[in-house]
Amino acid sequence: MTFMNKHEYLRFEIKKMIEEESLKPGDKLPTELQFQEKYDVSRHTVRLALSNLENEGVIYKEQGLGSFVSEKKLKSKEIGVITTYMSDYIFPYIIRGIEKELTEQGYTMILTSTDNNHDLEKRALKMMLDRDIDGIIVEPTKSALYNPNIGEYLKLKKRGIPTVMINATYAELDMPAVILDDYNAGYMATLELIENNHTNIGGIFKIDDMQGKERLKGYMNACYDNDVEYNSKNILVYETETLNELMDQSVTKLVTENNVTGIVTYNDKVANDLLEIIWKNDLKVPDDFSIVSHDNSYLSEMSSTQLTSVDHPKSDLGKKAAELVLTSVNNGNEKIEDYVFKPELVRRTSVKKI
Amino acid sequence: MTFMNKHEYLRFEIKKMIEEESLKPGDKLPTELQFQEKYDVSRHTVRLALSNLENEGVIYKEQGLGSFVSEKKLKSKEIGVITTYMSDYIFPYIIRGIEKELTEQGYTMILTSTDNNHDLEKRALKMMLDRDIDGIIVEPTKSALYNPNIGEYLKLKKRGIPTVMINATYAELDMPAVILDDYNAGYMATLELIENNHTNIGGIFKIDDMQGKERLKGYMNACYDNDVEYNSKNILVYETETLNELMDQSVTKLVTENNVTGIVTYNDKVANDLLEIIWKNDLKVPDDFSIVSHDNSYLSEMSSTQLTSVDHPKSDLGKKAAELVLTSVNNGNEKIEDYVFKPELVRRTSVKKI
DNA sequence: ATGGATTTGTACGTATGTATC
DNA sequence: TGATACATACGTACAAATCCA
Repeated sequence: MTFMNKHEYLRFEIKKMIEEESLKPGDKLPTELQFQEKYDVSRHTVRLALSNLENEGVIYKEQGLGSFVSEKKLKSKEIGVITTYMSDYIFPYIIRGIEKELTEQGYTMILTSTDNNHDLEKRALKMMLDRDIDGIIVEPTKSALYNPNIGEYLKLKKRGIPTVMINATYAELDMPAVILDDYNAGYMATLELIENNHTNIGGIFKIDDMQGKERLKGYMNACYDNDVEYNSKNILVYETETLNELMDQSVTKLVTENNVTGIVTYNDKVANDLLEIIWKNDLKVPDDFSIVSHDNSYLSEMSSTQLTSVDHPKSDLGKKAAELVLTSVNNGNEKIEDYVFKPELVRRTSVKKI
Repeated sequence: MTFMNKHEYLRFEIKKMIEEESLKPGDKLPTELQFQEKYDVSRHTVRLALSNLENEGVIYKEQGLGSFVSEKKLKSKEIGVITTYMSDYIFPYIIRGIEKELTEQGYTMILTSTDNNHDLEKRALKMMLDRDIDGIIVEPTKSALYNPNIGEYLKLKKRGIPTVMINATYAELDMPAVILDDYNAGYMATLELIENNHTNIGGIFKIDDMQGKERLKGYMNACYDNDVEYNSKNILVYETETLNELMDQSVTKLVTENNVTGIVTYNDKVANDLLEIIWKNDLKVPDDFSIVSHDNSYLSEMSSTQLTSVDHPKSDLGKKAAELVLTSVNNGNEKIEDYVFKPELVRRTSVKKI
């Protein structure tokens, strides 16, 4: 333990004793002199360690009596939740999954969202750091891009606040995550078209988050593994801010000029936009185009063409994330392991065998 | 000042300087050496005084730079939000409206929902009372029924916590509310059918919340005012738990046996269920039935028959509720006035003139 | 009720390490 | 690189609170 100061080491040792319950609330700690002798440090050092523990609320001291372990301070018991969106699409279900689990375990949820905007993400993270939250669940904003808020995330880590990412992680941060296996989701979606004899397959993917990048990677590998050529002209990518213009221009072109018969979309929202454009050009699904989408949201059942879509665990994902955070909170901020949901394809009527 | 320790005296002096604003947030304090010389104490004493101030949060220190007066961090305040549902229908939009306004004004949102269940509502209210929330926005659970949690609501009132109800209020409680004028919404919906020459008009209403009761009242008065007979056989009512069985049985009967040509529904969800049943009986909208619904949710545009529906302010309602709570919080918990949104009809293709 | 032992609190001195500019 | 400022850590002495014989 050479990397630790003497007083930090001592503080660490004492905390360990308390956590391992060889010292229980109300118990008297060894005297300063005893610590001095046992750890071969000066009284000053012992006092510094104890004083820090007192400030943390772990112990209290009484002159003439000694130092004692504090009663377990009631935790404020709040978990922060930061998502990109709150009211749209599958997000309400994810949030509800989180909230239900938190409430059942007696925690409260502080919820805020970032609109997938880095400035708002910074504000959200600062807000969470200002409060003394016990844990946090974050859906990264634009997870595939460089994140200017790394500093705030590192502060969370430094403070030892149990953190779980959902849907994606930042490559440059080593944070536990609860995610869907998006690579295999994209692979599976593409394979569905290939197995229905489609050989000219387009794709529309979002590429400022990891989900989109992974799904795209799955798409590419599925093509490669099955000797389906992929033409870069048929792959359209967009970012949060450029979806609309992509839809207006490139997608119409993809539908009318290229010779694709199947299209894999990033999610059901894009798939529905795609449907509109296909219909506007007097074409039909699945007669003229087969579509496989992602997320299996309510949108996949809404339109007259019901979308074949790779399922997203939604509220189960939220529940799992909440479980992991709470386990860590309850067990002395122990390390959290990643959890990966396996993708499953839900077949509907948007794919035709050719 | 003989009654004070040296370090306490020094701490007192520094605090006084900050309170008198000769030292402002962000300002650099004199160095330890300067304090030592000015107050003729040892460095240890200076450090003790500063260390205590740091623990109080009054100052912070940076190695190599100096000590500084902290920014006044008023811990961001929290507003509790209790809704019946969280992930479905128009609720995400209401919640998002609330959250956006709260965040913009630097507040945090504690969110929980009741599933329209009194026990969960009690738990939610207790949770909010346990925390020291600064204000609360509540959507009443089963607002038309007697509420067993009146006690908790009265505690909120007694503590002077600014409270705003949304969507409905409890008759037995005098609480400010932000609502839609549901009576006129129901009236307006019914009038739309009457003006399209429908004379045999059915209705499906939820009656365990005030919205439903008011909309039903509007329906009745619209009929009365326009000399349209209303036949109690054509009015179907349900509660949270009985919707499904109502749909299975009575609604099929309403559609197939009675001679109604138009139907007013409590909301778009029921309207969509109704559409399913109509189609299952090989009937069509608006050819065989005209429907006017409430809430103008995404559901009213989703199905092939686009629903004429009375608009619900959704996120605007949430925003308004948040504004009112925050105004009260910021102005010493001053009394909050009700706010009533006027209903507006959004015409689509589910009504036919006969 | 008192004095001595124990334990923490206050206060001083000194030296060296480390971060910042 | 040196100067400055806080951090760590050793030492000593005495004060104040508590407990118990």
